[in-house]
Amino acid sequence: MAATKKAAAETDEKVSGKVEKKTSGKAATKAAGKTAVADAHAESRQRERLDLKAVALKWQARWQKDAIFRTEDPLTSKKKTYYCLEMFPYPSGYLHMGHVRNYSLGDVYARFKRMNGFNVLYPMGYDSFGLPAENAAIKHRKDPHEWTERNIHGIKTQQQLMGLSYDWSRKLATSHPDYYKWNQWFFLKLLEKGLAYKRKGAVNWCPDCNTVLANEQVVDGKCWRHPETEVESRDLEQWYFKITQYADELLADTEKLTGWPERVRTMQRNWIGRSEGTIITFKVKSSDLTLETFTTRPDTAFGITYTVIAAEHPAIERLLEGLPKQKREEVRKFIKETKKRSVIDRTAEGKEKNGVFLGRWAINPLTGEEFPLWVADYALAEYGTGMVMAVPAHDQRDFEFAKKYGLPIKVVISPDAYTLNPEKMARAYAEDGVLVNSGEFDGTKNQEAMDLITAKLEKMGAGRKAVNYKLRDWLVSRQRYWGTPIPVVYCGKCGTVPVPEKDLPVKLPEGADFQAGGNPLTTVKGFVDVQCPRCGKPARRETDTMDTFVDSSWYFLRYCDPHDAKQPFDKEAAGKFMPVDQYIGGIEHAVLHLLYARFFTKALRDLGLVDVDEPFTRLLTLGMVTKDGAKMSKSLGNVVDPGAIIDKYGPDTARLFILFAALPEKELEWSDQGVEASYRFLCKVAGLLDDVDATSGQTKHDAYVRSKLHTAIKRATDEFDSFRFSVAIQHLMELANTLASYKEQRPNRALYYEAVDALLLLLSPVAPHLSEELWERRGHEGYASVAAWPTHDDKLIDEKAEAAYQAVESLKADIRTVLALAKIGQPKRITLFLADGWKYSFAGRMKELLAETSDAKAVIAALMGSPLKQHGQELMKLVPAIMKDRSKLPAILLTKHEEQAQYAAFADDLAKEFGCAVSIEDAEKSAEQKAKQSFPGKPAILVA
RNA sequence: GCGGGGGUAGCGAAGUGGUCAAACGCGACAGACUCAAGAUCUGUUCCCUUAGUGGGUUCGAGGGUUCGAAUCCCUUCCCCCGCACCA
Repeated sequence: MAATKKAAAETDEKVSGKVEKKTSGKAATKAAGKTAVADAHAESRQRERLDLKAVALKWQARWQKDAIFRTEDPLTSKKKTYYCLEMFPYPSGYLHMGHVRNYSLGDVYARFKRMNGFNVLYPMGYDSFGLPAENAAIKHRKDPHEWTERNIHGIKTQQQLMGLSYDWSRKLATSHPDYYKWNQWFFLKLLEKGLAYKRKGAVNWCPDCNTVLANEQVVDGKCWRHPETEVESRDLEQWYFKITQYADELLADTEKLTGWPERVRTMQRNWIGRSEGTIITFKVKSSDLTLETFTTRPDTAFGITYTVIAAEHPAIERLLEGLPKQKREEVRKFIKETKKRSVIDRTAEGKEKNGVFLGRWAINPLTGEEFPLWVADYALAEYGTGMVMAVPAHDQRDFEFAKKYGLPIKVVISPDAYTLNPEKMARAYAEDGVLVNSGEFDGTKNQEAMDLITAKLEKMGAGRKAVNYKLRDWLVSRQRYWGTPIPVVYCGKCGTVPVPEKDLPVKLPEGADFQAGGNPLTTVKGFVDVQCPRCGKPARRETDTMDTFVDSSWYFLRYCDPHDAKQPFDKEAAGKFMPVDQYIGGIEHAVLHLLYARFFTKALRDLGLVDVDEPFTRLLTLGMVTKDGAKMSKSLGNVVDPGAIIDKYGPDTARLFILFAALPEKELEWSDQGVEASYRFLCKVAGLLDDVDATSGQTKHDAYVRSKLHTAIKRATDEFDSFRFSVAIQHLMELANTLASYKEQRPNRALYYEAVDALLLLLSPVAPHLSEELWERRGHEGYASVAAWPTHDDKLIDEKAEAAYQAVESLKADIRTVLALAKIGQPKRITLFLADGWKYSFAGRMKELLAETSDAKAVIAALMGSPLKQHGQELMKLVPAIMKDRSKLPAILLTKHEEQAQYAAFADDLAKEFGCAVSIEDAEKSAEQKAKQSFPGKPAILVA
């Protein structure tokens, strides 16, 4: 911090009042040798450059000194609040372009909202627990605390250098005890509510992380942190959060998230994976065991010819009881081999399905038929009941399996057009049809049979309607050190005992042995060995820590009240800010963080801690930053270091380029020329403040410039508001270009500077430092960054003035009128013969007509949505009215058009209206000739 | 297979019924300045024509609706992303 201030002070002097170009030292280089000349040229180029980095440092220091970006207390501020938030970073120690993009976007919006009178909450913090710190600890034998703090400092320094307008007083870091204490507190609350629980089961294990993973953290069977590492399956006792309890609400509320990208909503829906169906209960023959299966196709239940259960199904051992030893071993061998195979191997599409007969039979409650039970690798223990009823005639997977093992195929749904022959079927018939071989349901349409059969099963006590989800409970425990300790103690007598609230936080101990392998926390004796909070006897502390996604599931609430020592956050303060109005981050969190945070918000709501159902109203997912068509990555060597760009061009240039190059959601291709162009634009804006030869009188361009100014304000404001910054910047460029040429034409002084000032403010969110600098040079008090946003006046937007700017007004107006006329008759061409021998020709295009007066627009309005034929007559009357005040035309020539018989009547109208000659000709050439002959030296109009 | 998003001038990228041959930027070309290069400024940049506020053909392809389509509808091709042996 101090270092930044000092640097700013040093540069302050360098900068002040010297933003404009300096002349090159050409003369000095003349006598020098070749290399020296080149050097000198390079140097002079350098000296010509605007030093935008120095400008930035100067203003960053001032902003900080005056704390102008401090959020007002929401309980006393009269302003409306606006909560703008970027996904907080993991402090890996350096900023990459993706960060720069993310923060630039958020900062522009925060600044825009602030200038528009909102009390903006725009905070920054660090998601500072996690494996990289621990790995660094192992590698460098350093404490993860130290590594993390150093990185936070590093990344914060870079963020400040970008000029981001965070309220730094709200900074938080999840690895600080005053933060993670509340993770523990929430854990206890969820435990009380039954929303946190511990159970044993098959879990994903990453051998690289040496810890378990949540389902969401397994991508294509690999660890999300280690894309090379296949996840293993292990049977372990772990802590879970009961996110499935909210599955329905999480799914239903995706409908409310209209401010989210469609694909994120879809991804969440897919992930939750709700499907409606029926659970059917089967009795196992010669046993008192029953088995349940979930199906979405109860209509095919009469066609069951076998079932398969997953290798991990808990009932298998009991099913094997009493079977011949040989059979038992055969099945166990199959199960063992299946479990050994990797997740990928087992779940890849198109894999051949394998199975083994279990030696048992079950009974179809609907038919009384017996069918064999199989164990198969295509049944997933994690989905449904872990058992699939197989109807090979109507399910492709079952069909393939049945064919492979010679199991029977029974058709129960018949297509309308033909009959299925089970012997000859090449594939399953999965479409709709009518039930056959289904007892009392024969002849029923299968869609209708679904409910009927479910009802029958229900009546028999052999089934029920059910909803099934793909979503699993969130596995939150991790066998790692650098995370929030789970606040639980295991006592031989009392069992699992929560740590009392008064003993929170359970702090991460120092002195863990990171070289030992396994969870370093287990090596800290004083941490593990505790007294039972309940009975006082020696007990063992839980050494698992929480998934870092717990940290990020509520940090947006902590920002609302970041220093509260008594509670995670003040409900009233949170109520003022929440939900987050605009959230910005990467698409990679489409299900992970965004789903967890939604769950957490709902759970906290049910704990009475917040009043909102959803945490994020609008979500913006960033596109990637690429270079040479590929994502920037170290391995490809196409990484552009933001620090280097900022050093060379200043933060404003970096921000401008990255905002201008693409719309936020789109991929952004890095371009060095684009950066140069952005820099040039900023220089151009600075140049507007150079000396101007202005007048106090009016100029002929004033109306045009004023109109341009107000158009730019209007459009840019709209575009900023709707997060289309690149388009907003285009409008600023247009305005700057207009002003640059206006400046050369002895502009009206007041108007010129009015426009320049507005431009500076409009530019301020994008290039805040330069705007401040120029704002100051213009002699304004106060900061541009917090000045009021410019407003436009529709009355001053004069498109005609804008259009007339480059034309000879009177002639043009007449020509346009003619065009309007011409349009009515749908001619191909209109030619205007002028008295001086000039001839103008036009295509009859509606755009020209629209360029006409507001009356012409009324004509179009009347025309819209209706066939011309019907309105032709009406239009014939309207158009002359428009022309009423036009200069008298001596003659109008019309050429005949097959489909335009109404020309004759029209011609008469025109003749009366304008008191001029109108003649209708067959062909263009003859018309032209006739015009010259009949009206020598006079203007005429030819409509062809 | 299911679901989502796209295909616009040499490139990036706006434009979702009418001032659209299509903003803005890059690149390219020409001119000014310069001994020259760079930087800067001006103009041009789909094709033809040009004295032009001219003509022609465009917005993946084909068809349709409309007075009018890059924009709406249908068909089709291609690309990207997510999920996927989910019973």
